[in-house]
Amino acid sequence: MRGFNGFSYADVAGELDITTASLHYHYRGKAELGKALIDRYGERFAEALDAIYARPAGALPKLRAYADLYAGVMDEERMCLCGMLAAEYRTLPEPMQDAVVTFFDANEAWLDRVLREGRKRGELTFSGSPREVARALISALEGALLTSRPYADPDRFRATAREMIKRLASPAPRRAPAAPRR
Amino acid sequence: MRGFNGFSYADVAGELDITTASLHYHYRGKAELGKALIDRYGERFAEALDAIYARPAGALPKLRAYADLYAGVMDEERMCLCGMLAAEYRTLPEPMQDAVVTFFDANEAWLDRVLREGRKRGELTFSGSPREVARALISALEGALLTSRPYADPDRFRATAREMIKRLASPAPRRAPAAPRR
DNA sequence: GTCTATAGGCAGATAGAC
DNA sequence: GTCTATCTGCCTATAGAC
Repeated sequence: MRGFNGFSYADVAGELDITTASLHYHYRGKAELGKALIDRYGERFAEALDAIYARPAGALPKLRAYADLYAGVMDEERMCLCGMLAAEYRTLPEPMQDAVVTFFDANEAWLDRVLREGRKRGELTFSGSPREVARALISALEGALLTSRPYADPDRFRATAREMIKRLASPAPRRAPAAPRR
Repeated sequence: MRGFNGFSYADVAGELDITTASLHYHYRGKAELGKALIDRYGERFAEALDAIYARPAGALPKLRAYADLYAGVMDEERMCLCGMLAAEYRTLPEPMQDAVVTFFDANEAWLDRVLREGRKRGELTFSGSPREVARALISALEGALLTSRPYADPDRFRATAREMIKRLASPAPRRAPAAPRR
């Protein structure tokens, strides 16, 4: 993927072995085509999130599975579509901007739920609001995808992601936030 | 900033109130212009890092100052130049790709040093290698810039960054990794 | 150093035949 | 639905006068 400003109608048409005129029959313009691509991406991602949530597993395995989703994206396309589009957000037509925001909001809501439930059950320990932690986690994973892009090594992303999740939602090694003893 | 594919020679020339032909006198082509922009950005960033390192402060304040650098970038341009270019890395001419990598490597090296020294002096506590943590920190901050782009609120970035640094390099609240007592 | 003029290419988009 | 042909506009880049 090359971003909205980095791909052309001809690129997509060529991939489908049709002409740009034919592509125009299906999508009025580039903005509409772009929005459709985001929506499809968002739907697939949402399905994957549902599948993870349905598993009979704890919060921490779910978070790890969430990170693995990103790793899978990286293997296939080397970057999350919406992460890339966020970079050129200001140049996007409005319908595409809205679709990008929708994607991030959905991720945040899903993580918020997992984090909230995980803390309630005592599986996770973190200070601050679940929403803040959810945003931090999304930021960290998107950022890890972004910064590992220039480096061919996929392990670079995996190592960073592992580092993140360990710190963001580590199972409580201790109980009470008692006063430090020396 | 709109990225490499999102700005034109005419944009830059217009900003300088000259013509594109004049701009060509100074920079042979768009690739050379782009590389010069990255280099200038990298130099300024490096100067800021030197200034932070020279301060008579501990590792943690230095890390906070590092995060503030990103916050400053966000206020001015809403995105780190190299973070944005990393998203469209594959479409960049080679000299620009190299310049982007140089930027990230320099950041990593600086953080690695601060983290290493901070741990040695007992100011920071983290498991794993300083290099891994450095990468995680860069990822987190770049990602926070990226994902807060669609949301006008600058506090969104600040809150996420604070959340990160608290977790990434928190001063040890306790000493020994003793067995959990119940 | 900066300009006007212009080349040459590729972009997104449309008309109309099949 | 897909095609050919074509339009218009913007892009990077160059030539050559001042």
